[in-house]
Amino acid sequence: MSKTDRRIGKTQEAIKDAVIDLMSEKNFDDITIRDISDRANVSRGTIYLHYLDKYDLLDKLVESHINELREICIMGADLDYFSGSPLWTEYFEQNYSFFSLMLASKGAPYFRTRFLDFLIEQFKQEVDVTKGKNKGLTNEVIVRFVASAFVGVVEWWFINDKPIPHHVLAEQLGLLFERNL
Amino acid sequence: MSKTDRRIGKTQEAIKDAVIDLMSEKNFDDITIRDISDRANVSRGTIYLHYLDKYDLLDKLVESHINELREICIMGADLDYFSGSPLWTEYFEQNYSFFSLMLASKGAPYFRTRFLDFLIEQFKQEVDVTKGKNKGLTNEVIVRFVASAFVGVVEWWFINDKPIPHHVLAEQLGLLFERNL
DNA sequence: CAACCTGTGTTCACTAATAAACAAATTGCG
DNA sequence: CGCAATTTGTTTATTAGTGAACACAGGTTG
Repeated sequence: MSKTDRRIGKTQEAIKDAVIDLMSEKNFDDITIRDISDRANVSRGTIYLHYLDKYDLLDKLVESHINELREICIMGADLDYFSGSPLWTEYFEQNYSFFSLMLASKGAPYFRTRFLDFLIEQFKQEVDVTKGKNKGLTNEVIVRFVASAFVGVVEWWFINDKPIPHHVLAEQLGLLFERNL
Repeated sequence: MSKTDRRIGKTQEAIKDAVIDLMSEKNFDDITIRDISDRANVSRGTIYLHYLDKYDLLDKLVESHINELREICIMGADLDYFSGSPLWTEYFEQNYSFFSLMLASKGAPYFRTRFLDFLIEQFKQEVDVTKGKNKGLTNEVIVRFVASAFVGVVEWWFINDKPIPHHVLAEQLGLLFERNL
């Protein structure tokens, strides 16, 4: 685990922040590399040191958040749903601008699918259809059911601009998971 | 006027912000170079690329703001006091954390003197004791009078946490300048 | 007293970021 | 349409930032 040069982190952070910032102003396709480099206060060439093009940049941006969520899953692997849910909702809270942009705006259906796929991948390991409340159900049905429900609730939370505190959201999600998994 | 490498601006900005940030938490003498480099997210050695030591850093920080104010004086040279004052108060507003720290806290008498000296230097050129309302007065007296008054009002504004909007402050200062210069 | 820790200031080899130039592709306007 | 302007992606030499090591100066503790 070689510690990476702090310059890399700083410029990538600046670039990603710039993209999120710009996406709240105009359509992703209308954003130029120059827009991004200007906003990030970074040389245009520097962007190409890290990304192939702006689509690769968006990909990696999404990817990095999915990976963070995956980390959270690992951290909370042996917690129950009530203890684990706040980890999620805290992360949503901390990265509000990103998720809000990706879920609450009509322009980015791409992320929704990506997010749903990730959730399905996670839940697949959790569900047991051989015993308990879900005995007899099809694994794919219950997984899809819970994952879709989760995305729906999270979307609602962002679209309505955090109508309840994240820990309350976590609590209620914990209850619903308990009931269905 | 060769445009400087943007890296220089970014790291200097980060370092200066870090110092201001830290000074609001503890005494300047208790701040270490490592504190600064950590807070600024910069290598410790990088600080020495720009500054001799932390005292030089504080000096240059103060100096840079005085120079900005000097620029503002030049810009507003042919404006009357009512048009020129907002330039000042806007700058105060924009750099609130710095001036508030330097004027509103007891710990930094150094800047007050520096600021007063600068104002005296500026006003000295403006005052005319050969004619008008100040005919017969001693140049040094009227200059000192107005400069001290200005510092006092600005201190009041910061100590009391911006009790009036900056443009209202500007308006009233304009009136007082008009009356005395 | 010695051993220890912390901060300072400097050096060094290495790496990432920079600005500028470039040809090629794309866009947009008259 | 055709021409101009802009954007893209790449390359280049140069520069700033990096982290690690170092000797040295206090200060603290046992």
